[in-house]
Amino acid sequence: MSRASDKAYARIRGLIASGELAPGEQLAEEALAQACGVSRTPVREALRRLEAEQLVTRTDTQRSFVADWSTDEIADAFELRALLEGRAARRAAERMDQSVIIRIKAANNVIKQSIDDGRADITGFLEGNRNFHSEILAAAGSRRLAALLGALVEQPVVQRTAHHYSRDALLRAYREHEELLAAFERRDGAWAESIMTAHIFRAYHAYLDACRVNSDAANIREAAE
Amino acid sequence: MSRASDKAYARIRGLIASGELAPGEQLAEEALAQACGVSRTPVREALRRLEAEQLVTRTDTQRSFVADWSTDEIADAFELRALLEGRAARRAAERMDQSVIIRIKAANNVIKQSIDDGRADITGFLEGNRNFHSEILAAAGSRRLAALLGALVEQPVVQRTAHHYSRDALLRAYREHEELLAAFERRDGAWAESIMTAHIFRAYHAYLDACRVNSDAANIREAAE
DNA sequence: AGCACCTTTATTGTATCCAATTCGCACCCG
DNA sequence: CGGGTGCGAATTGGATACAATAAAGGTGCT
Repeated sequence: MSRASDKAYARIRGLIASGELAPGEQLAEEALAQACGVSRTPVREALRRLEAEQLVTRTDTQRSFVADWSTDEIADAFELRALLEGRAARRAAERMDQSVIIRIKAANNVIKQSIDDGRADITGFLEGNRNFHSEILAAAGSRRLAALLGALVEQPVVQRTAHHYSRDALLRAYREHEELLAAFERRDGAWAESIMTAHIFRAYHAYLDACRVNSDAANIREAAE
Repeated sequence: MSRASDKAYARIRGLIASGELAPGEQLAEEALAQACGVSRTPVREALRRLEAEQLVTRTDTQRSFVADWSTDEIADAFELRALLEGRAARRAAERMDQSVIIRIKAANNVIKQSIDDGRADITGFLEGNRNFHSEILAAAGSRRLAALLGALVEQPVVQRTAHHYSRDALLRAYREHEELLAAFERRDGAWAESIMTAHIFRAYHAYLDACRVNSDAANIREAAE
């Protein structure tokens, strides 16, 4: 990541994910260039990449803004992710060998430990989760599918609410991963696909729950003022 | 398309589609800039877009080459397209209104005329086909889905062999489109999805047939020399 | 002759400059 | 008072210059 354009990409993406750049906010190239410590050229390249991922939108007059995801669009993204990750799981089940299963198991064990470690370690959970899913995607052996899913996972909106997930929701995710492993060990593509699809839909509803808790908390804070 | 980067994108894409830039060939920015009559800056932008569509690949040292699609990757692209266009058809069926159906019908009539017009008018067919599918995609009402499919359709390899499609294959496509319209009129999403999925798979095999004819012809020419 | 290393050349990455658009705002006219 | 109009400021697009990096080729050594 020594290239300036990668630096700009990572930084801008981080600012969006953390919420420092709020949805709807304008992204002026010059200002971002200064924030990233590079010139406008790599910033422009980074913006185009983010635009392709739909984290940034552009008006008809070429101005860039932080994308503002409606609830519909979030539902949409989850639906597509369920479809594509389901397909990935099916393909993976049909072609994976034992060594992949071992690595996936390891990733899931990391998740288990993160949940057990006293106060739930969300960061550890997210990392284990990311590994778990990307191992499966790699095992699916389709560059194309990987490219499509890349733009779909790690939506900043979702990442931000992850910290409000209940311990119960995390545990359920872990158990569903175990189910998936069972399907993988039997090399049962159809089974794996259906578990994965359900897994993503459940994640969607866990996200909705976390949003509800989040906005309730905001309302209480508001009322206290 | 007055912007130079769009011009560069269209031109390079055209060169790849027509085969003037052969798979595996290196794409030097300076040379492309001259060929397009613009500077390197817009060429770079165009290359990144083409790279996102996987029409261009880059080595680990940042050199760009015309992507060389293996038969596996082509099969892969069709499979994903079948999955996603199927989903698009389902969504479209569930939400389209009468005006959309009328436009889709019009597109299919263009296809019919192209087939009937004496010697099959492939260009007209392709244009009608493109309209037909993009109307459905628009009716599906998912920006996300549209973005994913955008990178999947109009693969140059496939376009190039389109001229070898048999009249029979074109006619079958037309009839399948009529079937789709029936499903749309009944607002039957599941039906529409299954027809569309099958339609894409059939298109895949029509492509394979066209390839076979093509390579046979090449073999005959070779033998004659 | 084969191989390693260094020099040269080609290619890409970044910064900066200028031109072309677009936006915001004050002003004017109805 | 509302809406258009024009001007200045801000912002983006494109070209060019320069720096960094990778490929290619040649030279000398073993």
